[in-house]
Amino acid sequence: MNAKQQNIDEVFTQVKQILDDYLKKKGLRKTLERYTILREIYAINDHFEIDELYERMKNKKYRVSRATLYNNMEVFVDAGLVIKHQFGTNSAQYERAYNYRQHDHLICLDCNKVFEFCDPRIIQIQKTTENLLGFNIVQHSLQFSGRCRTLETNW
Amino acid sequence: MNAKQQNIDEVFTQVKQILDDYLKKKGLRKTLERYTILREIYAINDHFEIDELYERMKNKKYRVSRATLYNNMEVFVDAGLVIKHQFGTNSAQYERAYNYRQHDHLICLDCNKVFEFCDPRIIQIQKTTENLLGFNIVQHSLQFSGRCRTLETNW
DNA sequence: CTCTGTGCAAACTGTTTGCAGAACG
DNA sequence: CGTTCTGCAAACAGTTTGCACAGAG
Repeated sequence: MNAKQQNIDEVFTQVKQILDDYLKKKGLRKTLERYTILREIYAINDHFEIDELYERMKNKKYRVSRATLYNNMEVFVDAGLVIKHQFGTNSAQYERAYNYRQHDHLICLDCNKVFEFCDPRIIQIQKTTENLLGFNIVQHSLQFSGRCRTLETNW
Repeated sequence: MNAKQQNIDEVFTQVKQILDDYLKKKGLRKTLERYTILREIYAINDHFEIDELYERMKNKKYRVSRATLYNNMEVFVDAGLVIKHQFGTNSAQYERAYNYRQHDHLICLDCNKVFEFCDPRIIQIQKTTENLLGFNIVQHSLQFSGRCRTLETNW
């Protein structure tokens, strides 16, 4: 087992623990599917759509239905283990949330590419808002859209 | 004519000018529909979905098809006159962009209500990102999701 | 006159739902 | 054992597309 695989396993152990606690607290069942799906998600290093996850799992001969994926994404999001994004496209994009680089997104209106960036000041805004409005904030989602410099002459 | 109506007309004159410039620059045509739709949008003081806009216009006996609405929303967004949001729901939400209060959104995971807040620091983050990544940023979208204090005991 | 924009309806695509059987507690 | 979770397929909802005609340039 190489170092990378070991790290994945370590993270997954922690993530599994969080899921267990969450399921217990909510009175939900520990099903094999939930763990299998979560493990698969934590092996993906990027944003993904439900259909990509479905194909990935189908290729590995896991028998999971789309409905189950949709169901459980909701569970994972609520447990704080997965972040759900709605970029410009029609399908939702997900990414793992635990022990993952904090970052936000920058989408090019011309080429639709998604870039990532990180600015710690967003956390300060979050804290201020929490206090100001008496909200318990679980997640933030910041997107900038614009044009990367390649096609600039058009505009 | 009251003061409120006068203000709507004033704003619309400016907005119309921006659209005209944009259409000219892009070689698009000035159609009656584009102006009618834009005027209707600028009479709405809130977020709205395509279908709401469609119903509003139908009630006023304007004959507009959904396809035309979808087509032109894209034009307006690109012209910077309308902002498109994708909150948790499946349908996109729009709001007018010109001469409108700068604000962002806070969505409650329990009751799905959308609150607004404003923090000027977001603009600083935007500028930094623009410089850092060499991007020409047209629009930002910041959302916090969490729980308003009512149902706090559940979690 | 040409060609973009429009209305309409059908097609498409992502997501949700209903149901019968599997399996967690 | 009772009840939740799953897989499957059908239903649904928002959006896009194809086509014939209207109308801007």
